[in-house]
Amino acid sequence: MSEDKNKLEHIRHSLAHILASAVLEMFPQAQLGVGPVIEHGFYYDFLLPRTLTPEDLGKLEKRMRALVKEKLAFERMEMSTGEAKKFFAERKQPFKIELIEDIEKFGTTELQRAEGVEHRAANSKPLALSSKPTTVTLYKTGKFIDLCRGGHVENTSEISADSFKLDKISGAYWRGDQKNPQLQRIYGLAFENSEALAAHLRFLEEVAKRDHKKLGSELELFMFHHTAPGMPYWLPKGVIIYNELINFWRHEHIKYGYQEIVSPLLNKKELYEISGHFEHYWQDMFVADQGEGEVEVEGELYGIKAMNCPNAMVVFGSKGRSYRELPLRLSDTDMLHRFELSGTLNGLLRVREFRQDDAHCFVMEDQIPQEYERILEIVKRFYAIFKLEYSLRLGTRPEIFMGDIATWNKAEAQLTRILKESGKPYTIKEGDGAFYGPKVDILMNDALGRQWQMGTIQLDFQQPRRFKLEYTAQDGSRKTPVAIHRVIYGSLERFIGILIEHFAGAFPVWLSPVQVYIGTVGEAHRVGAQKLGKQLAEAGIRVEVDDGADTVGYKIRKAEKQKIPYMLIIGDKEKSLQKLTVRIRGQQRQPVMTLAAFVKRVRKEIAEKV
RNA sequence: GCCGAUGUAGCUCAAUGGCAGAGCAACGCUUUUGUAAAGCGUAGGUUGUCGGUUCAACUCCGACCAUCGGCUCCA
Repeated sequence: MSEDKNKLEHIRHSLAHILASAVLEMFPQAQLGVGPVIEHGFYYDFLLPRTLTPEDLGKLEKRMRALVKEKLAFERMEMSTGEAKKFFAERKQPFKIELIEDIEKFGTTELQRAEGVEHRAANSKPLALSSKPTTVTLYKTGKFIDLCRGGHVENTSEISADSFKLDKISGAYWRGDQKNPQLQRIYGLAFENSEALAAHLRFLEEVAKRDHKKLGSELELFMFHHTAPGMPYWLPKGVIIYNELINFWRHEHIKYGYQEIVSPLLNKKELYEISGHFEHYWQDMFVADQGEGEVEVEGELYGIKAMNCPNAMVVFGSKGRSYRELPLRLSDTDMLHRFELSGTLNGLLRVREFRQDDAHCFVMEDQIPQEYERILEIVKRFYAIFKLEYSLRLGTRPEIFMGDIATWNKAEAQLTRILKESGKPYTIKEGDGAFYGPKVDILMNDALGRQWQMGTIQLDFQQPRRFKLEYTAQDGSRKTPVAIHRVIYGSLERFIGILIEHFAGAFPVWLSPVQVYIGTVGEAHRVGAQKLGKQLAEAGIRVEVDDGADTVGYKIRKAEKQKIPYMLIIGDKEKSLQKLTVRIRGQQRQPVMTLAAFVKRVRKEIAEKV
């Protein structure tokens, strides 16, 4: 870690202490949780006698500035764990006592991370320590003393009083567990100086301009209605992008030997009982409701599909299969519905209705590595087209799973080997696999830097067995295939959301809903503009002709705001020269070229997807 | 689902208990314009929904719905 970064972390960590100190002054009975450093600042969790208001934040911020200006030293203290527990018991800080007990037992208070591997809280194991710690450190700033491992500035004089800002309040469960009490979390932004803080605030303003929800409505790509929360309406321009992505996907997957199927959106619960989803997923599915209370159609319970795999299994099992057919790759893009919690919905990034660019590859066991390689090759090709950065993450056996541990271990070992051999860096998230098998996820960030799971490649030994799928092997024996579930985009909805933010709405030509805008100068140019529009449309280019009475400046403004890649203004000059003046998005220079040259250029860009 | 914030015309926002307004967009008329906003006019509202308080509610209170930021979850 560099000196500067270290210093910044110390500033942020120190400010968390100052915040806690200010909160304790305001609420002497406040119980303190934890207050770590985060990407652009810090937070601290509190159990308070009443709900904080935005006004409280202002007051706390003011008090923090005053404390910082008092030039308080951070004094290190050491106590035995017993003394420390007594100390915090006297001060009625049960959360701190819990942390000390963790230190005694595990040597750490951290639940999320151990040895570079992410753990789910419930899954984390005590560290095997040769010697358990018997003392803990505390830090004193002014009157405030907190349990802390350290990493502060020496004195608050090292912090500039205008380099931080209390940002927002939210709820957070103690130790990240829904069963625990919910604390109030105060987030703060903090930097070395006021300029860096101002720069970050400007950055956030820029980020807000890329927000796919804002651009989606400005560019008329999609919308929502309160009667369908989490279920997007795709508008004509958005459908163009949607279809371009699917067309490209179809075209590529035919080349890779995939066959597309379409299957029912509604199946009896029996199907999900076989697949295991009834037991593991039914509460997250929408079910068909006919009549009161019970959800049934003619006495049968139906579920709207939340995943395609059970029906892919049905198709595989619909006839006798031979080893010669394997790998058998069945793809589909049917609409899926998942009952996501209302508080988690977020524009296109988290919806209740979506399509996955799904496929299920049925393979023999020894074909797994090569099929995985083939899929990773598709991933690489797709993400390169969009110039998107992604990372891979292995998800291992969850707490609740199907099948036997030996099969799981074998599958996880296989995936680990494939990932290592791929050469692409990856992380591991323990317990994050699907209930039927381990998985490799493709992760990407949105404009705010939040990480989202996009594609996923999941290994499944369970469902083929449960559906009693088999193929005839070369030796005439019956064998169960292995299924690989995989999506490349992930969901089209989420992918388009990320794409909008990635391109800030300025899509490459092949995805642009309108590729060429034609605007007339005057009345005399209408016929020519219409003719030109027709010629471009016939060349397979999406074109919009605007021959209205508005000024040229206004027409250009309209097209610019729609982020259309090419603009052609047609006037006397173009008429007499028989050439086009081409205004290119994001460029100053306006080259003059013949219609043929322009068409060639645009068609090349569409074909090459640049 | 939990915590918090927000919800006024298609969009961006005014109006703090006393007649709901502006700019842009839309529509009409005039203008036919040379590379990011021509002029004038018209229309547009049960202020998210339902209930309560009040002589009077966009404004105060309650419930619900939706959206946003977190938490938990997750493609």
